[in-house]
Amino acid sequence: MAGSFQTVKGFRDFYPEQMALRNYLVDAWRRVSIRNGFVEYEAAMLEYLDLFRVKSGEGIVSELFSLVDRGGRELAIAPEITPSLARMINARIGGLPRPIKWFSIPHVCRAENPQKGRGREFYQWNVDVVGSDEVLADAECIFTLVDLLAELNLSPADAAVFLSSRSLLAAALASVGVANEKHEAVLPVLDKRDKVPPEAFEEMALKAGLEAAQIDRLRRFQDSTTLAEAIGYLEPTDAVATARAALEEVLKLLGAMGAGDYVKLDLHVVRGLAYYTGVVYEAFDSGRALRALAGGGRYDNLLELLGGPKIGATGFGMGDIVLGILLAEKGKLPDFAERCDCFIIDAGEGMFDDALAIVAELRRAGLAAGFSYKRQALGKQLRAAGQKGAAIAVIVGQELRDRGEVVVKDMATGEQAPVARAELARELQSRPRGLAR
RNA sequence: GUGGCUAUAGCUCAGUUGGCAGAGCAUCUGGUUGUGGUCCAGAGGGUCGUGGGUUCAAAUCCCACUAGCCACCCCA
Repeated sequence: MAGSFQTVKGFRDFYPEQMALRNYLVDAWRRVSIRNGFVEYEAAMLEYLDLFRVKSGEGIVSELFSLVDRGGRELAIAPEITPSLARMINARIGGLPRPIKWFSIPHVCRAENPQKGRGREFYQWNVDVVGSDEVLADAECIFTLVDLLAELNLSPADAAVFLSSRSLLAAALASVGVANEKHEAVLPVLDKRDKVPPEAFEEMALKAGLEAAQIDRLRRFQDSTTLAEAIGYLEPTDAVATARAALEEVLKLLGAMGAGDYVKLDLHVVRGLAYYTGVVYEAFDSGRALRALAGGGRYDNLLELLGGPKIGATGFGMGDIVLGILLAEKGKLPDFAERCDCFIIDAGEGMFDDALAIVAELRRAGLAAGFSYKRQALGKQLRAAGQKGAAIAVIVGQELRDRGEVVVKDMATGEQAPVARAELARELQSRPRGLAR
């Protein structure tokens, strides 16, 4: 590596080719959000450290970048947008029509150790519905996530959303006799169910206070592939019935929206975060080779926790890093070559001023028109046009002087024909633009 | 934050028991004035991640640091 400076650990530079990928993802996120009825917001990137302490506990402080400013304020670069979203909505809760459907694409920072699919900085698409307790809101968020997968040409065989429910997990624990105060210790163990060997799971579960019979039932419950089978391992309590109905309703709604192929029940999904209260889900690549593509769920207590009213909310986040890796590995990325609709070539002494005038005119007409900085042979300029990926070359030569015409050459087919100078812009606008390749 | 592996040209990588820094691709220049994308010729480009140490001599051996990958922790 030349030079003394490297990028800071976990941070990325975006050279034009990486920038093209990022814009491709961000454009898709924004496009899908808008057509699903979400409006965009952006929160301040620096927040009071206490905002994250209140939401996530003191332990969060070591996981984020914080600083003390010259006024002695404890600040943090936002590691996620949800607390800021709650802050912004709480501030205007009285005046916002509900449901509040907002999305954002913040650049967030987390002080974690980097590895594949995880840096210390990333862009995270966030989609949330606030102010609705209905599972319809959960279903609409999940549909939006599925819509994005499809928008990026990821089929159900490439990636899918795995659906679970915190309320069902809580009801399940209660129904097999796990006391409420043990839930906080047990949930992380269930989260590990398919991530550790069976013996390790057993050991962790015993340590969390479960009995052997409970572990066995919960294991079967989690491993169930249908909701009916899962419920069969539980006692028929009201809480179980209510949670089951909610989850069934979400699946039914997604089926009605044609997203059923992308959504699968998976009771191994728990989510680490304590604040989830209802439906939870994660999106993964089909091979499960990568980290989660997205994760989310219902969080009905967060706004109240941050000083607002008790108001229901649900949503998810999706980072740019894992998504970019998956699309690249699946060969689902388009060619990010720069756009060059046409390339203007001066052929002959003294024609450059005319060529430049044409470049300027075509650019004003909205075409991406290129030209060579060097006055060189026609062949060299054609090669430059080819390297730029120009669909069309315009040759400005003697026929302009003789008959007021230029030669328009299709770079893909090699066909060329004279076009009147005055008709050139209109002629090129009528042709397909972009790459000739 | 902890541990393991790794770091040579813009990219992918060779470089033997320590003995003159290399290839392919990419880039640039030329092949003399109107036809490209697969042609020829030439050139530039590296304090071998950074800083120390051992040695007559270090890309090569040793130490520390930095960064990347992997496994933990965590996963908002």
